[in-house]
Amino acid sequence: MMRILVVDDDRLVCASIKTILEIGEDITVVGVGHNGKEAIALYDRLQPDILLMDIRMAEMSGLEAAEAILNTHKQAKILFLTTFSDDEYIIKALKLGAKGYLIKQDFESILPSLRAVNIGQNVFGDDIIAKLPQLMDHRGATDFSGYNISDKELDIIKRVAEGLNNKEIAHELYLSEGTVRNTLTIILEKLSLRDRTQLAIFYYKNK
Amino acid sequence: MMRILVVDDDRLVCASIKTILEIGEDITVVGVGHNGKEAIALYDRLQPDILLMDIRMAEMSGLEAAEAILNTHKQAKILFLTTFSDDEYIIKALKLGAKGYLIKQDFESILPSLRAVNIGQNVFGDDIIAKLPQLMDHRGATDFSGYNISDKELDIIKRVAEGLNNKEIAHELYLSEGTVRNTLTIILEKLSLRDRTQLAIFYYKNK
DNA sequence: AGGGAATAATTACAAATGTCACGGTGAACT
DNA sequence: AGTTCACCGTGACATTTGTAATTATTCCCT
Repeated sequence: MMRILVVDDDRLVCASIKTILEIGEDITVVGVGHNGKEAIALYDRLQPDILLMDIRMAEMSGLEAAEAILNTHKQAKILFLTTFSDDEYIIKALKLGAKGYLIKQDFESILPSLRAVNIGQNVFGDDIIAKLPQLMDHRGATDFSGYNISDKELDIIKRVAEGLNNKEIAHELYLSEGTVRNTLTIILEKLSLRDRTQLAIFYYKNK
Repeated sequence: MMRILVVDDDRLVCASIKTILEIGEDITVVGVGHNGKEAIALYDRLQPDILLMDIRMAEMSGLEAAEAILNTHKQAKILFLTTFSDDEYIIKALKLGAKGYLIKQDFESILPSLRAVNIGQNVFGDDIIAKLPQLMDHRGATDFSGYNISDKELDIIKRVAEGLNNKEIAHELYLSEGTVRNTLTIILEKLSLRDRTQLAIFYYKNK
């Protein structure tokens, strides 16, 4: 028996989803919540197999709640429900470790998707798959947190990653070439790399 | 009733999959093939709801077959079966428009995944989702067509893109360091680049 | 057998790169 | 004022890198 927790702002949506879900005899909706905080509390208490949750909610968003829950329950299976596919949230949801992304209106797909998720798969709509390449491309700046990289150092890193040599970088940043070289040495030390080529590679791999 | 076409090199695998599938009363295996060519022919003739196909096959690979089929039947739902998740193929499969990627050994997940795909979802295992960001980075091997790059040159390019220096590359390829340098000069000339760092960047940007 | 053509090595040289130790700011703190 | 500290620059050095000219080797060709 699959135990599902449903969380959505809109009580009407909760009700209709509950109805749809319980068409499957192997499914029980063990709880219903209406914002992120409730989601966290209910998840802790009920330990459902799957959490079906809206992304946009007052009080606390689905993303925040998901993050909190996955912090405690690393294996949690969380499926997001949304009225439309919202680019910005999708990548975050994926990074967080969500198991999928469903469109509320698409009633038919909810049940089969849940079953697929239940046995360990991830489920995404066509629209999202189509957008994936762009989304991944669009990925934010390289993450240097944890390496203690200063702003100036970052300026240099970016230019190394553009293929500039030290003279060009010095000129662009109004520094002497020597300073650029020294700073680069510091950067390589901080990132445990050997040369500018490895730095450029690091830059493109970490995003 | 879902009509499935199964294509796999290994007859034993075909048989066991067929058995598993027909546990679901709403599923029929309408045909079985053993290589890419058969897949194309059978698909044309049977017009199944879903094509479940191995990626690696003698004669003609699953990828080639999928490409051909999707050319004619743009809406075709194709699911790849594989014994392990093979990075190189995954991105190609995604680009092609495959609906998912299943692990053969994971019997349980096959049936629910099929149903999810049938109603229009895409299904992927956890391992693949985890790798997605890198895969997108990595999408396809860098395209050097039009630049007239030889195999040996490509070997060197790949290693430059891994951050190796000339000595290391020479050692890995059983060449002298001088030869590596000379070849690198040729490569840079061909690609109109200035140094190895720009080459590494080029490598990661063009894919 | 002799004449390319392709591939690998060697050599030499100039330029870029990475590393270090050191000196000179100037701002901030007490 | 004195001190610390972060920042920029310089000079010197070893290494790596990129380029070019030249030679050796092999294979192919007719």
